[in-house]
Amino acid sequence: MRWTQTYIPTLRQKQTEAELISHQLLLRGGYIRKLASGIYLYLPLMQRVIEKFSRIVREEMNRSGAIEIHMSVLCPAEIWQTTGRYMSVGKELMRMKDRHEHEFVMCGTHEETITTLVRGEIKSYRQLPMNLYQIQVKFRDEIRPRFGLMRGREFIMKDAYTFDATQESFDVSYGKMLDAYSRIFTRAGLETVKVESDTGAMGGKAAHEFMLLVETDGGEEVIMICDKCGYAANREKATFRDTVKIKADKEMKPTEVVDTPGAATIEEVTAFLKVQPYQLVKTLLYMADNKPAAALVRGDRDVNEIKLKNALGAIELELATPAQIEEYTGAPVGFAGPVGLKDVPLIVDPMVTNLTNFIVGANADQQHIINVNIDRDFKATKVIDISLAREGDGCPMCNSTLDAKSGIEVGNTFQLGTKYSEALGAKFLDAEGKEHPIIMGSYGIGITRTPQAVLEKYFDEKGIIWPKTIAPYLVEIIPLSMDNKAQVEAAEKIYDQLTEAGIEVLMDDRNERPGVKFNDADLIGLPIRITIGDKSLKEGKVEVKARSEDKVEKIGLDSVVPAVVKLAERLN
RNA sequence: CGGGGUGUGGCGCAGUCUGGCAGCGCGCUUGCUUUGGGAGCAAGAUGUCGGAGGUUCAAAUCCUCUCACCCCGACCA
Repeated sequence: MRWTQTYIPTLRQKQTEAELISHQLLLRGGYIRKLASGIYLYLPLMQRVIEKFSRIVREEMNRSGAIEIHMSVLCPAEIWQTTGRYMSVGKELMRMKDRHEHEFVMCGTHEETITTLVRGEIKSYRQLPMNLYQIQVKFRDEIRPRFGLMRGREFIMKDAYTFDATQESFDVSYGKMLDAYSRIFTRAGLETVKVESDTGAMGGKAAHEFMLLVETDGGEEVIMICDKCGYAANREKATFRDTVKIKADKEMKPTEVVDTPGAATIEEVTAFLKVQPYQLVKTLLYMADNKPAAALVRGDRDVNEIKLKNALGAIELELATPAQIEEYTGAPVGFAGPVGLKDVPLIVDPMVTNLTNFIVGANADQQHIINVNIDRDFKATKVIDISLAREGDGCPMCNSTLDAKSGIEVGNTFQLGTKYSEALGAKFLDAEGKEHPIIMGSYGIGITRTPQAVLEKYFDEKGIIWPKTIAPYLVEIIPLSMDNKAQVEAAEKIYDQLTEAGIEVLMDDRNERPGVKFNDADLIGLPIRITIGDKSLKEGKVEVKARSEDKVEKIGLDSVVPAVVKLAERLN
């Protein structure tokens, strides 16, 4: 391809709308343009990157036995109402009506659609297992789109769905997808970590995410990782081993209400009463689906709201407002406690149950209660892990400690169980003629977000450095002067040779100064650059250079193809 | 939805407080020169100052309403 024949609108200046380096590079490199908040247009270079990555995904999905189909973007709302997600997904589900006033949703994921597709056709265990996938546009009306393609509202996703008759069969299908995912990300030049994750609105039994660990600001999630045993989990999901040594008193002391003037926060109370944070129990009031609930964690810990939400079975969860706190506890913020709190369920973290004679808010202004003991002074509605893991906590699987790392999610896998098949009646007959719901799994890969995630890793101060597998072209040819006949002829010749050898080439045939071409070449980041200028051409040579290296090799005009092939082999 | 901010030529911005010719840099067009890391000179073109309404002799500037976008939070791949 020739630069003047395609459309690569590079920008010199930084774009204020982009915070992340990867987003900035895509805009400046002429890969994408924004149409509206969270909605992007893919320009020719981006289109090629998407095509490259999609091809890798297709090849590996096909290799694992999955079959490609294509489903609709729209789906009758009725099906989403049947599975309950019409309610549970909330406002991010884009809803609309057609001219007949029939309600539709724009799919952000296709469990409902595919289960509907399959339920009529799959009747026998003999037709299973099956794995269907598509690469398609998704729409999620995110509250706050940001980071370019990383959190757009419209994006492209590969989504696969497995159907199995038995749990054993499902485990095999799930394992195949995990393997395919590892191969896909490796081929795209990414080292990913597989972590345990929360299932969220997707439902089902268990889930994993494939995370790219990054050092830039691009991380959107925190991953807890154990170096020793390999335990890795999204922070939302992570469990941990408590390493604080608690001295338990032998006897329960009588409770006592004490005045704590001006001491509402943990810091203020511990300073005032001269105690350690872990001798306190925090009582946080939440509103779960508009009903109050109290979360009790040890004073030195924070609440993991995802764990709490799951413990409560709630769809919406948010901290109570100061007014609501006064309404339910009778005291201002900072003095809530479990003792005497009426009509509010108490969700208690197990770490609280190990404490004796601890301190809680008194549900009265400027007062706390000391020497409180669970079961004697209040009863837990439910004891369940609701603490947020943090760096330095003990690994739940071994005796080491957890590290916190920043990551970008590029893929996910969900063990759906029979949630969708039961709701929509996708059932099969086993060998004995008994009817069962199909066991399902669902597997996503962000087709547009992954290449941007790649850029959080592959760049330098001048621009992008694509891994060769997803670069829009492998080679960029730069004739330094378009007015120089010898240079142009040499460039055309090399262009033809490379093209004939099946190598993808972009030739910068613009009538621009060398500096402009070099800078744009560095910005758009093709792996190999061939410079054609008088200096080398006098010796019958051109200059071949990898974007990722400083070294320049002078190559004879007729040896360019093998030199490029050889260089490409060495590159990432 | 809550908090903060921004809308001025294709891009980046100044001008707004204190109303008085709509500007700067880059880019763009033409010509000449130049050509190994974002050229020089000369001549040009380009704006409903986000939109609507109001105040005023006069509004980018003041007032009211409204729309879009960005950042922080909640949500989320």
